[in-house]
Amino acid sequence: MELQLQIKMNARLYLRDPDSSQLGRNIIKHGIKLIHEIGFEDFTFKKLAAEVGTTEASIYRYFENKHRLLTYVTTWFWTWLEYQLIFHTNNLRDPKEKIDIVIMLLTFEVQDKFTVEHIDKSILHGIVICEGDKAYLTKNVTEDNKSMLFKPYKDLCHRIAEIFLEYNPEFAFPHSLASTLIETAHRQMYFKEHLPRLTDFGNSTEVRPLVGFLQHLIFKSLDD
Amino acid sequence: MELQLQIKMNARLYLRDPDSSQLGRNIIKHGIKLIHEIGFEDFTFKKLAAEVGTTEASIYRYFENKHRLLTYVTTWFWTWLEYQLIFHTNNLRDPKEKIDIVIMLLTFEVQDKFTVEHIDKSILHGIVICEGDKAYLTKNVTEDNKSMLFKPYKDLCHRIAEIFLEYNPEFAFPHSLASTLIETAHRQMYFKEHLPRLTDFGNSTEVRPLVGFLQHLIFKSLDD
DNA sequence: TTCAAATGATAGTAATACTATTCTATAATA
DNA sequence: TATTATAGAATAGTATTACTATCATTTGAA
Repeated sequence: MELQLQIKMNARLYLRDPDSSQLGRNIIKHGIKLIHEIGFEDFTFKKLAAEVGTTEASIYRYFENKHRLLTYVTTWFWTWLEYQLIFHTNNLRDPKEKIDIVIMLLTFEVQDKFTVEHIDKSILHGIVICEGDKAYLTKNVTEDNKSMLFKPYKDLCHRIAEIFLEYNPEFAFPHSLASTLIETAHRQMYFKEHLPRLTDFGNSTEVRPLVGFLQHLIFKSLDD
Repeated sequence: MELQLQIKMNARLYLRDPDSSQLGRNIIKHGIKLIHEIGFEDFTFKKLAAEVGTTEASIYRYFENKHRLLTYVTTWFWTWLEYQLIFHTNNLRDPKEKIDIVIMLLTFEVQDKFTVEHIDKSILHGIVICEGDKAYLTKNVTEDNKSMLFKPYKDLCHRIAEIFLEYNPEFAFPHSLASTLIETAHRQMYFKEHLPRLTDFGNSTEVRPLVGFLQHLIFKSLDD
């Protein structure tokens, strides 16, 4: 089973809705691809225009600048991840099982139930790991936050926090543990790939040890 | 008591050793100040030259580019933190106490024992929190890592990992837990300040709740 | 004193990060 | 069908960034 999915994004993320035209969808599609290939620092709208087969000026009609495009795609990812979480925990009672689902989702070990033709989610996941933090690690955080640009991230975090509270209603740090889980999952994957001495996962391609570490971290913390 | 401190840095971090001249030390001093004020994205060598009262070209004689300068100052910070850790745990037997010291150091709750006249460590700490990850979140990680630019970070991580093993010799993820602790301490401080809904610390200026969270996280994880 | 190295002063280039204008195709509407 | 609004293409242009190069001047070590 596959569900067609269209995610409605905060209008402040763009000047013109990229989901409303073929060009817009191409900008997203090739944008994700190009950021992944050359990294966010070397990524420019001029290079993207060449990939898409359009002009720089046309891309600027969709996004104010490349940072907004990055925020758009990472935010899209968080929204999609929350959908996945809702879907996969829908019929579950046991909060332990739900937490396991969260960890599997964050380590990308779950079969995707939603299809979006122009977005390659596994490449997007790579971007979130390598570049995602740059969306909020800027001098514009406060302003962007006021424009609700990070709401999907916070919503996801809050949903995970609520699952933690289901598991242990006395737990004092549900949101911090949730944001720590999300960040740690991604950072440890990055370290495993690029700075493996900062982990204990060797250089196998297995994600199993990471899953083990995250489960240990979360359940030990919650089991008061 | 205060100890004069001079940290010898990896020569690949610079073109000319900034510690060897007044101009070099000024570049570091005002560089830290300026990155903190305007953020790494808006920071340029031209602006820095104006602050220092020198020319762009002179700064380029010390550092290849602004990213190298960022790596220099963050790496300096990791080295300094490891010195602090060695100093403050020197006479301790109990690994639990050592871990508490690690957490206090990461949350900047420890009196500094080393003096470096041209480096404001509390501003530098701010940079490490906001911009530090950008030093390794680039397409050059692998190459920079081969040049040993991240060795001080890894050394610190390894030292913390060894303390964890003292505390619990059976523990399976000492390095991952150490890197998670370092990253989490900084990220939660950032969230507390800019995206407080991702934490449970309210908006007080207290670091106490963060210390509590980190202690909980680490000791629960280590107490098998 | 001399001589090498560090710095200053100045200039210049290619790329980046945009903005503006004009034209054309096309899709909606009257 | 004619009208008109809009998206996008084509082109040009500007200020800033991220450098590199050259040459003159200062200064500190031998």
